[in-house]
Amino acid sequence: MNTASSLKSRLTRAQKQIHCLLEQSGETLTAQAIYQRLKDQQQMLGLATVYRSLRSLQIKGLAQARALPNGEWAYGLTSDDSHYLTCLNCGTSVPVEDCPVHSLEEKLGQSSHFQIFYHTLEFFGLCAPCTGRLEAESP
Amino acid sequence: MNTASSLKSRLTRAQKQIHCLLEQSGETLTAQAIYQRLKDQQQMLGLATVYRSLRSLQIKGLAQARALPNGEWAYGLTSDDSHYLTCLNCGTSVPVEDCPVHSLEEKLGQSSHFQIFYHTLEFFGLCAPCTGRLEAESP
DNA sequence: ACTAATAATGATTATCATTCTCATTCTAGT
DNA sequence: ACTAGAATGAGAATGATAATCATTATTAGT
Repeated sequence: MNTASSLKSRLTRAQKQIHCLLEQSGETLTAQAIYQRLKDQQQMLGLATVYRSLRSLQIKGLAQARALPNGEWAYGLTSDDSHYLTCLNCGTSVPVEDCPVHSLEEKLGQSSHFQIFYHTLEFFGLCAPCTGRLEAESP
Repeated sequence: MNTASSLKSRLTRAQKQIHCLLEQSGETLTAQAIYQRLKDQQQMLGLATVYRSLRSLQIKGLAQARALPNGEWAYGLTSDDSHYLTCLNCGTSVPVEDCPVHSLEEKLGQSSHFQIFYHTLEFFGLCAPCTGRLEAESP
Protein backbone atom coordinates (compact mmCIF):
# COMPACT_ATOMS: atom_id res chain seq x y z
CA MET A 1 0.00 0.00 0.00
CA ASN A 2 1.45 3.31 -1.02
CA THR A 3 1.42 6.64 0.78
CA ALA A 4 -1.32 8.21 -1.26
CA SER A 5 -3.80 5.42 -0.85
CA SER A 6 -3.24 5.22 2.89
CA LEU A 7 -3.95 8.93 3.23
CA LYS A 8 -7.05 8.57 1.13
CA SER A 9 -8.14 5.56 3.14
CA ARG A 10 -11.16 6.59 5.15
CA LEU A 11 -13.47 9.45 4.29
CA THR A 12 -15.95 10.93 6.74
CA ARG A 13 -19.59 11.30 5.87
CA ALA A 14 -19.15 14.98 5.06
CA GLN A 15 -16.09 14.31 2.92
CA LYS A 16 -17.96 11.65 0.98
CA GLN A 17 -20.92 13.97 0.37
CA ILE A 18 -18.70 16.74 -0.92
CA HIS A 19 -16.57 14.44 -3.04
CA CYS A 20 -19.73 13.00 -4.52
CA LEU A 21 -21.20 16.44 -5.22
CA LEU A 22 -18.03 17.56 -7.01
CA GLU A 23 -18.05 14.36 -9.02
CA GLN A 24 -21.64 14.82 -10.12
CA SER A 25 -21.53 18.53 -10.81
CA GLY A 26 -18.50 18.26 -13.10
CA GLU A 27 -17.73 21.94 -12.60
CA THR A 28 -15.70 23.61 -9.89
CA LEU A 29 -17.63 25.14 -6.99
CA THR A 30 -16.90 27.61 -4.21
CA ALA A 31 -17.28 26.51 -0.61
CA GLN A 32 -20.36 28.66 -0.27
CA ALA A 33 -21.89 27.11 -3.39
CA ILE A 34 -21.20 23.63 -2.06
CA TYR A 35 -22.89 24.59 1.20
CA GLN A 36 -25.95 25.84 -0.68
CA ARG A 37 -26.26 22.88 -3.01
CA LEU A 38 -26.04 20.38 -0.20
CA LYS A 39 -28.69 22.30 1.70
CA ASP A 40 -30.92 22.33 -1.40
CA GLN A 41 -30.70 18.55 -1.75
CA GLN A 42 -31.48 17.95 1.92
CA GLN A 43 -27.89 16.97 2.71
CA MET A 44 -27.20 20.04 4.82
CA LEU A 45 -23.75 20.33 6.36
CA GLY A 46 -22.51 23.10 8.63
CA LEU A 47 -20.42 25.69 6.85
CA ALA A 48 -17.47 24.95 9.12
CA THR A 49 -17.69 21.30 8.17
CA VAL A 50 -17.68 22.18 4.48
CA TYR A 51 -14.44 24.12 4.89
CA ARG A 52 -12.85 21.46 7.08
CA SER A 53 -13.79 18.69 4.68
CA LEU A 54 -12.48 20.57 1.66
CA ARG A 55 -9.14 21.02 3.40
CA SER A 56 -9.03 17.34 4.32
CA LEU A 57 -9.87 16.29 0.79
CA GLN A 58 -7.04 18.49 -0.46
CA ILE A 59 -4.53 16.99 1.95
CA LYS A 60 -5.64 13.53 0.89
CA GLY A 61 -4.94 14.48 -2.70
CA LEU A 62 -8.56 14.19 -3.80
CA ALA A 63 -9.59 17.82 -4.21
CA GLN A 64 -7.91 20.89 -5.61
CA ALA A 65 -8.51 24.62 -5.35
CA ARG A 66 -7.92 27.59 -7.59
CA ALA A 67 -8.20 31.20 -6.46
CA LEU A 68 -10.78 33.33 -8.22
CA PRO A 69 -10.06 37.00 -8.89
CA ASN A 70 -12.66 38.01 -6.28
CA GLY A 71 -10.81 36.26 -3.46
CA GLU A 72 -12.93 33.14 -3.30
CA TRP A 73 -11.66 29.67 -4.07
CA ALA A 74 -13.17 27.24 -6.54
CA TYR A 75 -12.87 23.57 -5.60
CA GLY A 76 -12.81 20.57 -7.87
CA LEU A 77 -11.45 17.05 -8.03
CA THR A 78 -7.76 16.52 -8.72
CA SER A 79 -8.73 14.25 -11.56
CA ASP A 80 -9.91 17.38 -13.37
CA ASP A 81 -7.08 19.03 -15.29
CA SER A 82 -8.68 22.22 -16.56
CA HIS A 83 -7.16 25.66 -16.79
CA TYR A 84 -8.43 29.12 -17.52
CA LEU A 85 -7.73 32.43 -19.15
CA THR A 86 -9.14 35.24 -17.00
CA CYS A 87 -9.71 38.92 -17.67
CA LEU A 88 -8.11 41.10 -15.01
CA ASN A 89 -10.72 43.80 -15.54
CA CYS A 90 -14.07 42.03 -15.63
CA GLY A 91 -13.21 38.58 -14.26
CA THR A 92 -14.49 36.66 -17.27
CA SER A 93 -12.91 33.20 -17.50
CA VAL A 94 -12.62 30.98 -20.53
CA PRO A 95 -11.19 27.45 -20.44
CA VAL A 96 -7.83 26.61 -22.01
CA GLU A 97 -7.63 23.28 -23.74
CA ASP A 98 -3.92 22.58 -23.78
CA CYS A 99 -1.86 21.66 -20.79
CA PRO A 100 1.88 21.24 -21.33
CA VAL A 101 2.69 20.75 -17.67
CA HIS A 102 2.41 17.05 -17.00
CA SER A 103 5.91 16.04 -17.88
CA LEU A 104 7.26 18.79 -15.65
CA GLU A 105 5.01 17.64 -12.84
CA GLU A 106 6.39 14.14 -13.06
CA LYS A 107 9.95 15.38 -13.11
CA LEU A 108 9.33 17.54 -10.06
CA GLY A 109 7.70 14.69 -8.19
CA GLN A 110 10.93 12.77 -8.59
CA SER A 111 13.49 15.50 -8.00
CA SER A 112 11.80 17.44 -5.20
CA HIS A 113 10.85 15.78 -1.97
CA PHE A 114 7.25 16.74 -2.43
CA GLN A 115 4.43 14.41 -3.15
CA ILE A 116 2.63 16.37 -5.87
CA PHE A 117 -1.15 16.14 -6.07
CA TYR A 118 -2.04 18.78 -8.64
CA HIS A 119 -1.05 22.01 -10.31
CA THR A 120 -2.83 25.19 -11.26
CA LEU A 121 -2.08 27.00 -14.48
CA GLU A 122 -3.89 30.25 -15.13
CA PHE A 123 -3.47 32.95 -17.73
CA PHE A 124 -4.35 36.57 -17.05
CA GLY A 125 -4.84 39.54 -19.30
CA LEU A 126 -7.60 41.58 -20.83
CA CYS A 127 -10.48 40.27 -22.88
CA ALA A 128 -11.19 42.08 -26.13
CA PRO A 129 -14.14 44.14 -24.84
CA CYS A 130 -12.17 45.32 -21.81
CA THR A 131 -9.15 46.21 -23.91
CA GLY A 132 -11.45 48.36 -26.00
CA ARG A 133 -13.17 49.95 -23.03
CA LEU A 134 -9.92 50.80 -21.27
CA GLU A 135 -8.38 52.32 -24.35
CA ALA A 136 -11.47 54.47 -24.83
CA GLU A 137 -11.24 55.70 -21.23
CA SER A 138 -7.53 56.57 -21.26
CA PRO A 139 -6.77 57.97 -24.70
CA MET B 1 2.03 52.86 -30.53
CA ASN B 2 0.54 49.54 -29.49
CA THR B 3 -2.22 48.78 -27.04
CA ALA B 4 0.00 47.70 -24.19
CA SER B 5 2.21 50.73 -24.22
CA SER B 6 -0.72 53.09 -24.37
CA LEU B 7 -2.24 51.47 -21.32
CA LYS B 8 1.05 51.63 -19.49
CA SER B 9 1.45 55.27 -20.46
CA ARG B 10 1.04 57.36 -17.35
CA LEU B 11 1.60 56.08 -13.84
CA THR B 12 0.40 57.92 -10.76
CA ARG B 13 2.77 58.72 -7.91
CA ALA B 14 1.49 55.76 -5.89
CA GLN B 15 1.79 53.41 -8.85
CA LYS B 16 5.37 54.52 -9.44
CA GLN B 17 6.31 54.03 -5.79
CA ILE B 18 4.90 50.52 -5.72
CA HIS B 19 6.40 49.55 -9.06
CA CYS B 20 9.74 50.80 -7.84
CA LEU B 21 9.48 48.92 -4.55
CA LEU B 22 8.66 45.67 -6.35
CA GLU B 23 11.58 46.24 -8.68
CA GLN B 24 14.02 46.80 -5.85
CA SER B 25 12.83 44.07 -3.54
CA GLY B 26 13.09 41.37 -6.20
CA GLU B 27 10.68 39.18 -4.24
CA THR B 28 6.90 39.08 -4.34
CA LEU B 29 5.09 40.97 -1.58
CA THR B 30 1.58 41.02 -0.15
CA ALA B 31 -0.38 44.27 -0.21
CA GLN B 32 0.00 44.56 3.54
CA ALA B 33 3.77 44.08 3.28
CA ILE B 34 3.97 46.75 0.59
CA TYR B 35 2.01 49.10 2.83
CA GLN B 36 4.41 48.44 5.73
CA ARG B 37 7.60 48.78 3.71
CA LEU B 38 6.51 52.08 2.20
CA LYS B 39 5.63 53.35 5.65
CA ASP B 40 9.03 52.25 6.98
CA GLN B 41 10.84 54.16 4.27
CA GLN B 42 8.81 57.35 4.83
CA GLN B 43 6.83 56.87 1.61
CA MET B 44 3.55 56.16 3.38
CA LEU B 45 0.53 55.47 1.21
CA GLY B 46 -3.00 54.79 2.39
CA LEU B 47 -3.93 51.12 2.36
CA ALA B 48 -6.79 51.78 -0.05
CA THR B 49 -4.35 53.43 -2.42
CA VAL B 50 -2.02 50.46 -2.25
CA TYR B 51 -4.83 48.15 -3.29
CA ARG B 52 -6.07 50.51 -5.98
CA SER B 53 -2.60 50.95 -7.42
CA LEU B 54 -1.90 47.24 -7.47
CA ARG B 55 -5.08 46.68 -9.41
CA SER B 56 -4.17 49.42 -11.87
CA LEU B 57 -0.68 48.04 -12.35
CA GLN B 58 -2.20 44.65 -13.08
CA ILE B 59 -4.57 46.05 -15.66
CA LYS B 60 -1.69 47.91 -17.27
CA GLY B 61 0.16 44.62 -17.56
CA LEU B 62 2.95 45.65 -15.21
CA ALA B 63 2.16 43.66 -12.08
CA GLN B 64 0.95 40.14 -11.41
CA ALA B 65 -0.60 38.37 -8.44
CA ARG B 66 -0.58 34.83 -7.13
CA ALA B 67 -2.87 33.57 -4.39
CA LEU B 68 -1.21 32.24 -1.26
CA PRO B 69 -2.74 29.31 0.60
CA ASN B 70 -3.77 31.61 3.46
CA GLY B 71 -5.99 33.71 1.22
CA GLU B 72 -3.62 36.61 0.73
CA TRP B 73 -2.16 37.61 -2.61
CA ALA B 74 1.50 38.06 -3.41
CA TYR B 75 2.31 40.74 -5.97
CA GLY B 76 5.29 40.97 -8.26
CA LEU B 77 6.28 42.38 -11.64
CA THR B 78 5.14 40.61 -14.78
CA SER B 79 8.74 40.48 -15.89
CA ASP B 80 9.26 37.93 -13.13
CA ASP B 81 8.46 34.41 -14.31
CA SER B 82 8.80 32.37 -11.13
CA HIS B 83 6.64 29.51 -9.97
CA TYR B 84 6.29 27.53 -6.78
CA LEU B 85 5.66 24.16 -5.25
CA THR B 86 3.54 24.57 -2.11
CA CYS B 87 2.70 22.20 0.72
CA LEU B 88 -1.05 21.97 1.30
CA ASN B 89 -0.53 21.18 4.96
CA CYS B 90 2.04 23.67 6.22
CA GLY B 91 2.13 26.23 3.40
CA THR B 92 5.85 25.95 2.73
CA SER B 93 6.75 27.13 -0.78
CA VAL B 94 9.83 26.30 -2.80
CA PRO B 95 10.59 27.80 -6.21
CA VAL B 96 10.39 25.74 -9.39
CA GLU B 97 13.05 26.48 -11.95
CA ASP B 98 11.51 25.22 -15.14
CA CYS B 99 8.63 26.84 -16.95
CA PRO B 100 7.29 25.08 -20.03
CA VAL B 101 4.42 27.44 -20.57
CA HIS B 102 5.73 30.21 -22.76
CA SER B 103 5.03 28.68 -26.11
CA LEU B 104 1.48 27.94 -25.02
CA GLU B 105 1.08 31.52 -23.84
CA GLU B 106 2.10 32.83 -27.23
CA LYS B 107 -0.22 30.47 -29.01
CA LEU B 108 -3.13 31.51 -26.79
CA GLY B 109 -2.39 35.18 -27.30
CA GLN B 110 -2.91 34.63 -31.00
CA SER B 111 -5.87 32.26 -31.00
CA SER B 112 -7.92 33.74 -28.17
CA HIS B 113 -9.06 37.32 -28.25
CA PHE B 114 -7.30 38.03 -24.99
CA GLN B 115 -4.28 40.19 -24.55
CA ILE B 116 -2.25 38.01 -22.19
CA PHE B 117 -0.05 39.68 -19.61
CA TYR B 118 1.14 36.79 -17.45
CA HIS B 119 0.38 33.31 -16.21
CA THR B 120 0.58 31.57 -12.87
CA LEU B 121 1.74 28.01 -12.56
CA GLU B 122 1.71 26.46 -9.11
CA PHE B 123 2.20 22.93 -7.88
CA PHE B 124 0.55 21.61 -4.74
CA GLY B 125 1.12 18.55 -2.63
CA LEU B 126 2.77 17.56 0.61
CA CYS B 127 6.35 18.26 1.63
CA ALA B 128 8.28 15.33 3.01
CA PRO B 129 7.92 16.29 6.70
CA CYS B 130 4.16 16.72 6.37
CA THR B 131 3.79 13.44 4.52
CA GLY B 132 5.53 11.78 7.44
CA ARG B 133 3.52 13.59 10.09
CA LEU B 134 0.19 12.81 8.45
CA GLU B 135 1.01 9.15 8.01
CA ALA B 136 1.98 8.91 11.66
CA GLU B 137 -1.33 10.49 12.71
CA SER B 138 -3.61 8.32 10.56
CA PRO B 139 -2.10 4.82 10.60
C1' DA C 1 -23.85 -5.39 22.58
C1' DC C 2 -22.00 -1.94 25.92
C1' DT C 3 -19.05 1.51 27.22
C1' DA C 4 -15.16 4.56 27.15
C1' DA C 5 -12.31 7.14 24.27
C1' DT C 6 -11.76 9.60 20.21
C1' DA C 7 -13.12 12.04 16.18
C1' DA C 8 -16.55 14.71 13.56
C1' DT C 9 -20.06 18.04 13.36
C1' DG C 10 -22.81 22.41 13.85
C1' DA C 11 -23.92 26.96 15.59
C1' DT C 12 -21.92 30.78 16.60
C1' DT C 13 -18.39 34.12 16.96
C1' DA C 14 -13.95 36.16 15.72
C1' DT C 15 -10.56 37.43 12.32
C1' DC C 16 -8.63 39.97 8.89
C1' DA C 17 -7.61 41.04 4.05
C1' DT C 18 -9.89 43.66 0.89
C1' DT C 19 -13.27 47.03 -0.76
C1' DC C 20 -16.25 50.99 -0.26
C1' DT C 21 -17.34 55.81 0.94
C1' DC C 22 -16.66 60.35 0.92
C1' DA C 23 -14.20 64.40 2.12
C1' DT C 24 -9.85 66.41 0.86
C1' DT C 25 -5.80 67.14 -2.02
C1' DC C 26 -3.36 67.00 -6.19
C1' DT C 27 -2.85 67.59 -11.37
C1' DA C 28 -3.40 68.97 -16.20
C1' DG C 29 -5.09 71.92 -19.37
C1' DT C 30 -6.70 76.44 -20.27
C1' DA D 1 -3.88 81.26 -11.34
C1' DC D 2 -8.38 78.70 -12.05
C1' DT D 3 -11.15 74.90 -12.63
C1' DA D 4 -12.64 70.25 -13.73
C1' DG D 5 -11.49 65.66 -13.00
C1' DA D 6 -8.62 62.28 -11.01
C1' DA D 7 -6.06 60.50 -7.04
C1' DT D 8 -5.58 59.94 -2.27
C1' DG D 9 -6.38 58.91 2.80
C1' DA D 10 -8.97 57.69 6.94
C1' DG D 11 -12.11 55.05 8.53
C1' DA D 12 -16.14 52.01 8.19
C1' DA D 13 -18.26 48.05 5.87
C1' DT D 14 -18.01 43.64 3.73
C1' DG D 15 -17.61 38.87 3.44
C1' DA D 16 -15.10 34.63 3.08
C1' DT D 17 -12.76 31.76 6.04
C1' DA D 18 -11.04 30.12 10.63
C1' DA D 19 -11.54 29.31 15.55
C1' DT D 20 -14.27 27.85 19.57
C1' DC D 21 -16.73 24.78 22.11
C1' DA D 22 -20.66 22.08 23.27
C1' DT D 23 -22.95 18.15 21.23
C1' DT D 24 -23.28 14.04 18.49
C1' DA D 25 -21.47 10.18 15.93
C1' DT D 26 -17.89 6.62 15.37
C1' DT D 27 -14.47 3.46 16.72
C1' DA D 28 -12.04 -0.01 19.52
C1' DG D 29 -11.82 -2.94 23.31
C1' DT D 30 -14.12 -5.87 26.42
